[in-house]
Amino acid sequence: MTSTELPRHLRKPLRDLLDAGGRVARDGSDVLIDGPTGLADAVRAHAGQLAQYVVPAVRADEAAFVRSLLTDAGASVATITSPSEARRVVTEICASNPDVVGLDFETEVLPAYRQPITIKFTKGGSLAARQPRDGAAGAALDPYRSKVRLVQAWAGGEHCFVFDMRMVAWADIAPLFDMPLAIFNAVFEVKRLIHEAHIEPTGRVYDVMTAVWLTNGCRPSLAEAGRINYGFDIPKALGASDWSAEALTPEQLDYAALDAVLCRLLWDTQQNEVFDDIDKQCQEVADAAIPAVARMELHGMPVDVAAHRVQIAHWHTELEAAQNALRTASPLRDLRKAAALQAHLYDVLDAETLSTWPRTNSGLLTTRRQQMAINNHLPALAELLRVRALQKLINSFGDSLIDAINPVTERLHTSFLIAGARTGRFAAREKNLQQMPKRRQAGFRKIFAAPEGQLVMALDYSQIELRAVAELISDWIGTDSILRRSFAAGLDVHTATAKSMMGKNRLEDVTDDERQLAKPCNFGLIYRMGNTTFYHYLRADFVSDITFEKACELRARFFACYPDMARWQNEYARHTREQGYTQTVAGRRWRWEWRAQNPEDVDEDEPFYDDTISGFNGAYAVNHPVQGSSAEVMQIALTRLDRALRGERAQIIATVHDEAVLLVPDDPASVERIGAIAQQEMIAAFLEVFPAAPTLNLVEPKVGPTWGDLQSLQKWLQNSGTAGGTPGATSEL
DNA sequence: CATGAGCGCGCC
DNA sequence: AAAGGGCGCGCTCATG
Ligand SMILES: Nc1ccn([C@H]2C[C@H](O)[C@@H](COP(=O)(O)OP(=O)(O)OP(=O)(O)O)O2)c(=O)n1
Ligand SMILES: [Mg+2]
Ligand SMILES: [Mg+2]
Repeated sequence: MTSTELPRHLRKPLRDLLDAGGRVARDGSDVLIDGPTGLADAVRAHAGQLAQYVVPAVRADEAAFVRSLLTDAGASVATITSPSEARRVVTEICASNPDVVGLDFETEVLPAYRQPITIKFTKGGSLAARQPRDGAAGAALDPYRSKVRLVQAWAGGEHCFVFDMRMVAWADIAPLFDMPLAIFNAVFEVKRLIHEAHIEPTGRVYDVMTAVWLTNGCRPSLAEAGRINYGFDIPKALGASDWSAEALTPEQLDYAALDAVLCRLLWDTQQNEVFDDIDKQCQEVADAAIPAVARMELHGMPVDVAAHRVQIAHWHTELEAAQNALRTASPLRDLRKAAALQAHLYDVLDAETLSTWPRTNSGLLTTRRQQMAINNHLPALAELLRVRALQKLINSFGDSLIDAINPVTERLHTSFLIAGARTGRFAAREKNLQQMPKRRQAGFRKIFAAPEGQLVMALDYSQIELRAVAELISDWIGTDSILRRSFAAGLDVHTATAKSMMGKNRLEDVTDDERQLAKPCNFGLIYRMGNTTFYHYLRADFVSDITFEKACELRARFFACYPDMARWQNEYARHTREQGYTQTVAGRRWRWEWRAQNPEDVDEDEPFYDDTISGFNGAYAVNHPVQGSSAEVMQIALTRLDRALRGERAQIIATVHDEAVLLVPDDPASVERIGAIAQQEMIAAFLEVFPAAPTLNLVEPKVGPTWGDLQSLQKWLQNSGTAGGTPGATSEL
């Protein structure tokens, strides 16, 4: 994608205007030009021509093409602008009992939030390829600052209906949402329905976007999906067009309708050509979570902006000191720059260390924290790590976090993508709430504070993937695995591993932090970490003075404790190599062909040539079913929590892979009741995936004033009984 | 100068 | 370092 050249006679005055601080914006189909009078007038002289570039529009041939696609699909566009007509056609659609209705919405920014969208140009006066989608332009995607203008629905009949929601009320078309629906990125539409129309779809909702991901291992846009599946070359210019115009153009209406048509076509292809029964089952689990996720996104995460500001100020102060220390330690080179740091390493490393120092993919010396921590006796490295850590916090969790807060709700509305990961885990974006600092920056999550009268409740599965692998091993060997027996006995395997690694005598001597550090050991070893990497991890983070021999011994001892796991790893991995894929309990597959290499690009003498070209990988083979089945547990858990808590004043506000975060009323009776329900649902979810699993200590509710300040529900109830208020609340002041 | 790959790093 | 896996995001630096 490159920037679009404007005609020469436009470029010059435009550049002058922009240099003088002027700006060009679009407001609907109008072009606004401001800046110093003379310069602005020079551009205004060409306003008509400029509009052709900056106002989204389709060319005549593209419009004709969209029309022809609709014709080929057998759908003519019928725009509905009256309530009575809307009721009539919706009744008709429902009476025809369609197998599915393709559905799509176009949204318009609410008048109160409508503002001109500034056009971005390059310094040379060309139109920038990437126009900003945040700020004013992003308002159209925000359910709190925009509303649905068009509802497009195609049930496979001769008309694709386009309802103009300025003239039609939600009540007029409500029965539509009792039909099975096929939607691309369904959470977006369902959010609108819940928030704006107070309607929740009662029929099956199919998300045709995540379905592509499930079977093709790629995640295209709707237009790309149309191209991949049917060779359609859909113009995308109108996606960002002005849906708030009084009268929409026929091209806009066609374009809008086409998306609904595409949704139904994709659904048909997926259900009838691509999916087998297992794919359908997987998709059903993921789709069931759509309403829960829609509500979760609408709720959003509350942020204590004042507390956050204090946190940032602290970081800046510390950074200042850390930078001074670094400058003292390395007066000549700025080690924050990779090249300078690498030069420094060449100076201070002995030949032996240098030759074994890990390299980046492009052959340079790595500068990653783990490697430098192992060598932090060398000059300036410890100082550098401190600077880097603070810089990271400031850059990733500083002002940018505040910028992401919604101006209407004053909360953080992260997007959660159901099965956004290959394994089926959620992905999160637009301030990824799943990566907020925790262990390394104790207390940061206190900025996520419940509003007055409410509390944060969090439920995180205990040792979830260890419990999952315990079940998979048991199924494979046909008898209770060692891990399953451990969990039935109430043991904590992370603690046990920490004890072993630290050479401690008693479990009680293992600290919380040591337990945290043992997690990567357990999961690393389960997912086929080698001796060297294991040794490096231990040295950098855990047991800094350990020898390689001792690390090898610890690793061997781990497998000696769990011989059935070693057997499962080898046998199951070999099995998936033959099978061509590895899969979760519900049947989500990771196909080796998705990472296969072209034989022509691989040297035949290369070791493990066969695996390289087939795409097989033993670590993926064992990780995918464990991580992925655990993700299915969480999908089910959210679905169940959302249903079970419907009668309560509780809101799900986030999920972090094996954790659900809620807001609940701040009174002991509610907390106790909601905690019990939530715990019960999460246990039930785990059992849906792993029916034979022990449930002792599986998940415990935690409560507190903030996400960073939680204690077990039991303790909280005791304290609230005596103190009569929220424990910890006073310490916040 | 705008763009994208590479890298590193936050979390689970 | 033939192997822990899964993400998203911010910065830098080479590329055109
Ligand atoms: N370095 C890590 C950390 C986590 N995980 C996976 C396995 C964990 O089971 C899961 C959830 O992470 P948690 O931090 O919740 O860890 P556990 O559930 O295992 O332990 P806890 O009992 O503390 O919740 O994520 C992983 O693969 N590698
Ligand atoms: Mg957990
Ligand atoms: Mg967790």
